[in-house]
Amino acid sequence: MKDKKTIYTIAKALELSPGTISKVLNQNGNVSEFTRERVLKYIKEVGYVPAKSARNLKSKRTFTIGVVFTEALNIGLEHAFFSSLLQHFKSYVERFGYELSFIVRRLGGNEMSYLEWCMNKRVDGVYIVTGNDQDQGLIELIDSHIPSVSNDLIFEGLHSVVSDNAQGVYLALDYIKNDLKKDRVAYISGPLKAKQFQERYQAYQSYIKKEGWHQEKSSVVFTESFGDTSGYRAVLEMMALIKERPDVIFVASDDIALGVLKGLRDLKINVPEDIQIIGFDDMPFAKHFTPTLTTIAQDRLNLGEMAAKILISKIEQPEIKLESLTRIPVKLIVRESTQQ
Amino acid sequence: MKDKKTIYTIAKALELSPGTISKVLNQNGNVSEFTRERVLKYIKEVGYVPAKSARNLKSKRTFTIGVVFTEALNIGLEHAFFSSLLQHFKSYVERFGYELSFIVRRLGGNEMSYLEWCMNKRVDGVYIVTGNDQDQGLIELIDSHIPSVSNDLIFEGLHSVVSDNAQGVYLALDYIKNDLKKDRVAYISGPLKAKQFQERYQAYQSYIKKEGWHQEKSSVVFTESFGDTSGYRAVLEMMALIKERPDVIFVASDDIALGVLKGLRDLKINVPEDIQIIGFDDMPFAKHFTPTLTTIAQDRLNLGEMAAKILISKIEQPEIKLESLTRIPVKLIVRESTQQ
DNA sequence: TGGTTTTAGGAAATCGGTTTCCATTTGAGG
DNA sequence: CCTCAAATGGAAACCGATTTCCTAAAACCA
Repeated sequence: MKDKKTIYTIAKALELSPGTISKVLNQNGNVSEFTRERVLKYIKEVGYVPAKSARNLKSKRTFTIGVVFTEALNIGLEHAFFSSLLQHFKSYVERFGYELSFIVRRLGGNEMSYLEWCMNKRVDGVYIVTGNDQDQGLIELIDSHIPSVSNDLIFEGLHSVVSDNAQGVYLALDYIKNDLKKDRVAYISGPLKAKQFQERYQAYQSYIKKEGWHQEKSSVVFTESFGDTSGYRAVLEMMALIKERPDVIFVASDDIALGVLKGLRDLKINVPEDIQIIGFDDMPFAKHFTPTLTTIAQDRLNLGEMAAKILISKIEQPEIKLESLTRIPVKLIVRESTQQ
Repeated sequence: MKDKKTIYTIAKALELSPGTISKVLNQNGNVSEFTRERVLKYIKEVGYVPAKSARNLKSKRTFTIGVVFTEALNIGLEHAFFSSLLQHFKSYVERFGYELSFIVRRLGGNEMSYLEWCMNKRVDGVYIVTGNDQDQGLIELIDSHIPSVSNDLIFEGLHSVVSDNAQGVYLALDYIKNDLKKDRVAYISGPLKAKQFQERYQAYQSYIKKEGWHQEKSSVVFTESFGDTSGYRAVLEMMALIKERPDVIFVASDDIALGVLKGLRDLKINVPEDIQIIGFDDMPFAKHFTPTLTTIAQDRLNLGEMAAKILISKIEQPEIKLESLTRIPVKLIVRESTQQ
């Protein structure tokens, strides 16, 4: 009844040794079916629950995965894309008995590095979903002996699972060419400091060149930042400077595309009648835009689960070597913004 | 250099006792300034980090707060409102040295109750942000000796921090009456099994009665569920059955309002020209709707932080008794959907 | 039936800190 | 110079599991 329930209490009550109780709990060791049942029954009866910290201490396994989460952008859990990855990752690892724990740098008074935190908690592995690859502490963590995986960073020595950005760009441009039958295309890119925008931009450039599509200077604009506000500014800038209005604007992320749509609305340019828009990411809200947004869908489920699978493999079978970069295919989702 | 760094290693190297090292680490006990510095310096040098599990074991404090997160709706982290609360809660408790840990019920093979999980992890407290108050396991948890707080459930014996829903409804209706100068109002409610929809609906009813506003039967419609799809259906149903088209529709949540807007668009009813719309919650995307949505804003920052503050107080000063229900004021945000 | 291999379960060390109690040293006061 | 109190730091028990090694009993096999 009262709180004093440990493996010793149980042992004493049943006239067994603590070790035996432990063996029952861990379903290993040699315990007769008879005592097994007896112990299990008694444990349930008195509502005993083992203390994880004791187990952790001795076994040096915590079944916990540390999460480095997009602190940089300071949007944390509120960013739908990352939250979604995290959710899928979480569900997957839970099936294997792992829990998630957010890495925190300034806990109470004292500041600690990612690595220190991980050593302190003795996490079994680390999942990185941050938007930022400039972080020195991150490099230290990745270089440590702790298994890690990322869903957005691409680094020497880090296992990454990322979308096939180039494929996405090709899908979009093929669609513009073959289905929309247009070739006056403009491109609004996010800041190139982010890897995914680099890859998309590169793919865009190489496609344009291959097709020999004409591009005047203002047909490509880079936003300063990631949100819809920068998209708004970017499209105003583009439309102010560009000589020949494009048929289609390809926007490197839905977040930014949101601002682009708003900008065009303010300019009284109709989508899709005057200009068609294609985004990238398929954020949950992309299907609620007005008009709903044609976009390249990232497979968030697969991204998250594959990352989880890889991390668990690294933890439990470190001897198996894996490819350090896994690409997840993307899909074109056609909606109103390209349906004239 | 090598991994074997414990309090004993440190002690030996400095010819001190483990106890002394511990005292330095915990900045309590009597240690001379001289040895303090010496220990700290050495620790930094060799990169020693204490093992949390050992500390947890002995001190029976984990500085961890368990989070019961909206498993019921199965949207988890992807739901912007809850994610946002969680984010604010998290930031607050981190300032006091606490971490968050998601309560998980089926870890690996075995299923466990909320309470068992909490006992297993020895969490210091529990934060409840779920949409579901029917959960038997939750009641068991709340009735336990573990300090808890919730941001949406209202329960005997549970400390809750929730928005002042009635105030929100009055704000909206006052605005309709005094500023929009309308009185043909319709109401679309979420399912009454959710507490917040109950409160909003009650407030609505009492206001309508007090003002003597006419309400035909179809002026109030209940959705089946929480999302935009149910809003879409609800507004089609309403417009099909209602005799006198309302001037304003007050929708009990932005999620649902999103579907309402879409429904009206499909019916070729213009917002705000033909009908004006007011939502509730101020979800992040409410300002991206077309038209942008007038709504009652819940103060998510305050909700999350107040919950955090209360929980920490319960953990650290259990002798202080607190009010079991804290209401957080809401605000009216006027946007395009009510600007004719 | 004697010898051997399993099997069941116990004893005790261990994980790495925390904390209480104690002994020694230092300092203050008279 | 002596007494008493405060400041330092050590010894050791403890938190609650896990795990290795070991013994005794049971099962197996000719």
